[in-house]
Amino acid sequence: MTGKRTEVSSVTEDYLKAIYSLAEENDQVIAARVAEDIGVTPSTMFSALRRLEKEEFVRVERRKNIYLTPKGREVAEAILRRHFLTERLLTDLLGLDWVTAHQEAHHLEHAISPVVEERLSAILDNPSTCPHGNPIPVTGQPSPRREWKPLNTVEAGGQVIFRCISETGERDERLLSFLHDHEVAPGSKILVDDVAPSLGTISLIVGDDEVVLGLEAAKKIYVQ
Amino acid sequence: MTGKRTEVSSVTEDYLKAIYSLAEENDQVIAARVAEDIGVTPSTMFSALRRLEKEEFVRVERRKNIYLTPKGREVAEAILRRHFLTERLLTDLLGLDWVTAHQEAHHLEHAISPVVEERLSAILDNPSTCPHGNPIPVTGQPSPRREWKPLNTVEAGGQVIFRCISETGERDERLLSFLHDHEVAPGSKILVDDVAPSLGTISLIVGDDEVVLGLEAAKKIYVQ
DNA sequence: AAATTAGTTTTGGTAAAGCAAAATTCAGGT
DNA sequence: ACCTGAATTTTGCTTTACCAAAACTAATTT
Repeated sequence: MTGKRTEVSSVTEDYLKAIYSLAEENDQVIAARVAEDIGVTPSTMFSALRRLEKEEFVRVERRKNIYLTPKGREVAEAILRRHFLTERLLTDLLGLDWVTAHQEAHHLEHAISPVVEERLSAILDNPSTCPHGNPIPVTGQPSPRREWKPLNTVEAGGQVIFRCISETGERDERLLSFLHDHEVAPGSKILVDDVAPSLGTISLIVGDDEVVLGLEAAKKIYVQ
Repeated sequence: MTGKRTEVSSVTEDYLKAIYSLAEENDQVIAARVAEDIGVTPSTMFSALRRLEKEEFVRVERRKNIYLTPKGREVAEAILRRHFLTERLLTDLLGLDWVTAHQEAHHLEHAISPVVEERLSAILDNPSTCPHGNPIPVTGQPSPRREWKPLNTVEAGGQVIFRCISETGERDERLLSFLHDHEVAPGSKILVDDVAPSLGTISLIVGDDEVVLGLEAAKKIYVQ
């Protein structure tokens, strides 16, 4: 089912994961975005892309949009699933916090084999989300696609429930720490107090706290 | 205390670990042994050795013996500690068996950071051995050096207790599976029934089973 | 002492990842 | 239509990590 054991390098996994995550939030993915996400120079990105293309993980359109092939998507989902399960291991079993768990999972995920993944999932009682609320992709296709919307699209006065920080949002360590400090977690009730597009900020009331976020950051937070 | 963060590659960790483990069982370590242990060709071993020497992890004597420097030993002990803790995670928390745990730990150990190592050790109640009985090296120097002896040195009629399979023994998957199948584990009572140096075998009685091992394999089993 | 065998070095490749700096192409804005 | 800034591509070079095959060295046997 899961296809050939082509032995994918951890670097390749990172590129595919980044492309997958970016595609979930933007309707077109270009090399420059992926490069800055991963933190490599344009030239490195370029040769990486050529490798990925040659091995049929991605296809690059003339309009330079990047798409995952089914093979590429399979790898991306697998590594994402391992990433989320690893985060759960780190928070639920080892007692690490949100922020650290994300960072550590980034290294550990590449060393999780199918066997360990299976045990991990079982022992954690087959969790459906990561600690940051992201749905864990299931081996089949039907992704529990979000009826959730980005926080930046909510109007002032809106009362919503925090669902998750997207994967790309997780990469922003300051945002993650900020939310952690203000005890915003999946399930938290949020009242949108004020939206100031000119300032590029959004003010929220969470519990007793008044919290001000940039709209860019708010885009990475999904609510319902 | 733990020194500089020189960012050691996982390959380097493997070389140092192998050298460390071989040194525990043989009184001289030469490149050819390490190479066959890790599974690389002589030329690869040679250039690796030059790298390790340049970075002061090892020293190579004119008699071509390889020694770890204090810096090298530190890295080796750290990776071994992580290896053993990871094995415990896999057996105790995730319920994997001896054999699989060893294989999987080989990949995971390189991705364990000091933070995770610490949490892991705490959650596992600071175990002093790996599932195969090997003492986990403690950060300080005083290694709980074995009063244990290799099984091949025990005479016929000897009644001993199984303590551990050495790290190099763990790498022999067939030996590990064999012991697993015969329910030989740390603490098992072993009666040495017969030693046949000419045949190169040693016969044991474990529980109800009669077990025959090669003397080479027996050398990797430590008893008391 | 010569021959065999086991180790070590040298030589000459390869592929994956990465970088910098320059060249080129593309997409908008006025 | 032109210019600018963003993106892509090319060129050239680095390090790590591996391999094969040949050359050399040391250690043992006969």
